Amino acid sequence: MLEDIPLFSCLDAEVVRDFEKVAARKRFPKNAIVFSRGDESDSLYIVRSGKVKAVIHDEEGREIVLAVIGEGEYFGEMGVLDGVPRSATIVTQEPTEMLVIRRNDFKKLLSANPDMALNLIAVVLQRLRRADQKIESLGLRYVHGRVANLLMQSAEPQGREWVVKEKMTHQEIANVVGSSREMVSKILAELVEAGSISIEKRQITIHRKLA
Amino acid sequence: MLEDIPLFSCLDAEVVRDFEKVAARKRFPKNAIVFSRGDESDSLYIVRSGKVKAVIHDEEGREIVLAVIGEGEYFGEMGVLDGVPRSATIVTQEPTEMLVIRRNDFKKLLSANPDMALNLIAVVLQRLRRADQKIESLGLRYVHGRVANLLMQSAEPQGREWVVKEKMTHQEIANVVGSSREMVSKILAELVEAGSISIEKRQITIHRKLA
DNA sequence: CGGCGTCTGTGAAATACTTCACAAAAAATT
DNA sequence: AATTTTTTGTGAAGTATTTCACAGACGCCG
Repeated sequence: MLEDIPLFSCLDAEVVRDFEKVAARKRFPKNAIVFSRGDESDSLYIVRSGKVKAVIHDEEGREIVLAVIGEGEYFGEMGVLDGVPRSATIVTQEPTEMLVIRRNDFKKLLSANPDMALNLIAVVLQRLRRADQKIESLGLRYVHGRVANLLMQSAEPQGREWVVKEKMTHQEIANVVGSSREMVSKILAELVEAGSISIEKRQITIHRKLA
Repeated sequence: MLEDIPLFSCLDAEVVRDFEKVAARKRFPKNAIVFSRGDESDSLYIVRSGKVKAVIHDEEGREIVLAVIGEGEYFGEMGVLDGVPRSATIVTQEPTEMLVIRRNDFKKLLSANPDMALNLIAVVLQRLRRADQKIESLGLRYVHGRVANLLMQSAEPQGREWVVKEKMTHQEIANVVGSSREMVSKILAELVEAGSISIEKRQITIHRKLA
């Protein structure tokens, strides 16, 4: 569900200016709640700098991370389009600056630019693909495979290896794959031991294709 | 990811006729493969009668069910819209009759009916919501919670109770929640024991809200 | 009705995972 | 650099889950 298709790539400069005209700039400190599950959906957010995560909580209050949203990506479009309340809580992982566009303004722009609808379909489809990938990964019985999958999915090719740009703590990984911090520690240690990956200053390099 | 928004609800009768004109009717027996992961995406399918499942396989060849698609629902629209190869394999769960529309015909219809694009967004958004729900459910650490969630998600209200219309074998449930058949048997037995649900001829009734 | 194949229930042993506890390492702050 | 905070590594004990094995129930078809 990480997003990287620029939402407005198909728009000409004039429209982009319209866009910035109606958008508000907002800053949040680290660990701030942008909105909570169940809130009314009235705005779309674009991350200008920083990083946020979409989370929910399990019955014991443990955090489950649905997605991490970084610079240039955006979130909150679902509710804005279909009016359903927020289904996840958004928390900043670091100080974050965002553009906020209110529902009505967005809809106005949308109807003024018919092309934008087609673009939106592509954007939402991409999200859906990521979500399906994630379901695929979470369907695996063993944490080992889920961690391997997560690493591959968040890695970018670099020569004949892959590098995970996103630096994550073991706890964060655990929250994504639905496991415990210690288990993740042990699995990563195993992977290093086996020579499959190496870790330097929390930067993971994958030497051979995992999973 | 089960789908229930009619794709063409916004279209007038004339368009629907156009639609049927270009669609082919196809029948498949039980357990037939409609298409496989990795295949080229060139058609959209609408289920007229019967039921199919979207599956992938884990490293040990075990089946992971991503979604079940029933009467009136459709699948394959993602690849048709963005041209990416099939990401899952589709297998019939019973004898199934479908309408098949080729990519070009569909795109022609789409550009002839601007409203349809907006409708498509709504459809894809709904799928995305379901996918997110599923991710939420799979993120749970214990199978017990995942089964409970699945039951609630596939149940429909009936008075002050809920009924799971979809009849599933324990093996099918296990493939969806990423667990073993025996574990599911034991959990269902517990839920019955606790008076939370009752099962009659594979039809599950939920007496009190689970999870 | 009888028989056959599929589905379910259940116990026991093996394995995967969580939780707890605490020490060491690394990163951030002063 | 010193201090504080956060993150990591690792064993041991307990819990959750898988796997295996097999018996019985159920559903379907002749």
